Amino acid sequence: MGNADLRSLAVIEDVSFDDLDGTVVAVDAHNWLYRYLTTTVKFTSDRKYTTSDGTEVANLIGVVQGLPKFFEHGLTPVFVFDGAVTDLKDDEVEKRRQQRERYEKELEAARESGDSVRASKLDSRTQRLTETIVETTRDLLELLDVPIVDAPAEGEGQASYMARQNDVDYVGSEDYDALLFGAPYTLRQLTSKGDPELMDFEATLDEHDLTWEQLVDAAILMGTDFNEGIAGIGPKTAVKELHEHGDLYAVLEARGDHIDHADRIRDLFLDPAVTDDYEVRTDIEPDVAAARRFVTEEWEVDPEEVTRGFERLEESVVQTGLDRWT
DNA sequence: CAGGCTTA
DNA sequence: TAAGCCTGG
Repeated sequence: MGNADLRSLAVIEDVSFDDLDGTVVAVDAHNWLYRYLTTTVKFTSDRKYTTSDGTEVANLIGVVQGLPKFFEHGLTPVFVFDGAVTDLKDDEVEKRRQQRERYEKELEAARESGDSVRASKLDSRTQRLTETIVETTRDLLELLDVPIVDAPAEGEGQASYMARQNDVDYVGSEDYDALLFGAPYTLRQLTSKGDPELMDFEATLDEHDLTWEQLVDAAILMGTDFNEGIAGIGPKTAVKELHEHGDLYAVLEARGDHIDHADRIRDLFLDPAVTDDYEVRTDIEPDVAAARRFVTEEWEVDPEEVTRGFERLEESVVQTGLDRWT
């Protein structure tokens, strides 16, 4: 289960938001939303974002609080949504479901015993993207005139494709998978306080003297979302073995190991299902008033929670508008 | 999820 | 060097 393993291979540099002015980022929408649901919003009480019929729409606060960050720095987002889930992911999905059930049981126990710290910690681990959360996010983004792209499969793959085509400057995601999808530059930590991190694809290949295929092969050896990985192989060993044997199949043969669907997993990263049916716009003209009504009236979010966010949106959009004439 | 610490 | 466990955010 080595996503952290991939980080240790990745070449990551610090960047300043100031350097991103005038650029476009294809954001992995699910990843971005998840981030908000598990961090920012967990410090806010349920009451402020639960409708009278009990539907949770914490995502709306996340969107309102998260978008200004892009506009204030002259960075135009395009939100890329996941399409179909690969059946290869079934095992992983099932594992996560079981783990979630465990957390939910613990959560209940923590609440009963009045351990609120423990409860909020566990709560963040049981978050999931419901249909309502995805749909209301899309509606809100539309009101705010933020471009949306529908990926045929993985959003990360689609976003990376758009970056490889030079239609956007960056992929925005916390996942390291963008590297496997060949995204030239990935921005991480777009949701957190300080400056983001920049993950550099070519520099990563150079650093370890690997081809793109070999990097994907190394990831498969260490384990990805789609396979377990070989016991005893971490970043160092994976790279060494690939230098020695050339590719995944030769490594597996030399060790007498086997990975199910290795060829499909490879293709999934090297040649993912993508679409050219997307539009990248930088002339964003949000209807802030309509967005505010949508969030606070239609979905009954406590207005206090989004006042500042909407203010920042209004201000930053006026600014980018002016920028175009200077 | 990341980072640190421990053990094999 | 890898992996498991744990904690803080």
